[in-house]
Amino acid sequence: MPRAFANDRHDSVQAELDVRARVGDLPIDYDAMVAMSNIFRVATAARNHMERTVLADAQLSWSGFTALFVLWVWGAMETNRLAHEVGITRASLSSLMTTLEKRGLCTRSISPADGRRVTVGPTAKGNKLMTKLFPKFNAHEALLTDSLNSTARRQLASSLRAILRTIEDVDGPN
Amino acid sequence: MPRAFANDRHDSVQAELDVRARVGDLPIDYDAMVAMSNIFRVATAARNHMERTVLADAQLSWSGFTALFVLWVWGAMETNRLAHEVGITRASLSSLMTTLEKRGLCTRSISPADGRRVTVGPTAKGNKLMTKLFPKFNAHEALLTDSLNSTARRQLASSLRAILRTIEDVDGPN
DNA sequence: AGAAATTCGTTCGAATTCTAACGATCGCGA
DNA sequence: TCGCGATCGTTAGAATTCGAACGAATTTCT
Repeated sequence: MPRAFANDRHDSVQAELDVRARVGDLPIDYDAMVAMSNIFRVATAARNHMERTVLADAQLSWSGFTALFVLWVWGAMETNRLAHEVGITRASLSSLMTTLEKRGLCTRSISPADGRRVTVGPTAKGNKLMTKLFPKFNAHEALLTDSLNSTARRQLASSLRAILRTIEDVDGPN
Repeated sequence: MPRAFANDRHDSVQAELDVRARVGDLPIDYDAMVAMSNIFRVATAARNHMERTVLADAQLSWSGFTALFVLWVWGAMETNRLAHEVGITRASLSSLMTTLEKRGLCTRSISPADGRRVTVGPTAKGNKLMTKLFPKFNAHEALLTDSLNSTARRQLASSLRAILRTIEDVDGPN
């Protein structure tokens, strides 16, 4: 067994014991706690890392990068769907779009079929930026997952997808 | 093989193909991409879920809850370490502490040994709030990881810990 | 057909977070 | 001992995000 795994178990068990000492008799699901809190910790640390190493140079916020990436890969779509993909509210996307539009990275256009709907699309400049930026971003993704072999990475992704499906089930189509 | 896993593979492969179509000849690590992007997606969705279902009632921001939880479990500590645990900058923690202090949930005290350092601790009220709030939070953690068995949850946590160690290695003691 | 309810994107004000800069304090070397 | 650089928490200003409320457009119900 690699040393890393031993340390790993030590950290998790220690945290669990510390929480147990605090919680007392209340019923707590410790496996769920450790799994979820590690998701939050990794996501926060990785996002901070990406913002400082890759996104700062391009003057892009995290949401700005995410939105541009989604539009780059899947093309134009309605704001409602884009907001869901990015993980922000419609209100936040509205001001984000204003910012990106000012920089000439994407465009807004009202749907002919439904006057309430707005379709958002990337500009050539936006797509060009992502073509340059995403390989850098991905290089850091590879760096951060360096300690995991290919099987472990796929297993990780699979478990996360299962959680994601549960969340979207629970929260519904909102 | 459960149906969920088939869907899972379909989604991942589809996303990979879509990105491949965009990226062209550039060398991209797709396993790393899928693993990391799923971490970000799950963390964002789960955080939004927690903020709306558990934290909104308690009038606590995500960082406020995290800080209070850390102080609840591990007790008083210096602001520098707490900021690192929460994943925000010292400046952000400073204003967060002002907010929590106003609500009587934690306290600040200057270290006698070093006049620059400030130690932050939870109040009885802060600890009481967490004693009531964390079981609710954990119930939702259990709900969201419901589709994973105990082994999968531990394996997930272990892989995430490995990534976390790499990030802290790469980013250094900053 | 026409009124009522719903849905859409946007605006507004508040809260949170960041970077940069600041004064205060400490540790170290001349 | 006395500066000098380093480090600490805080402050100031800008950017991002959210919930609530709004007008416009569409759908639903009678």
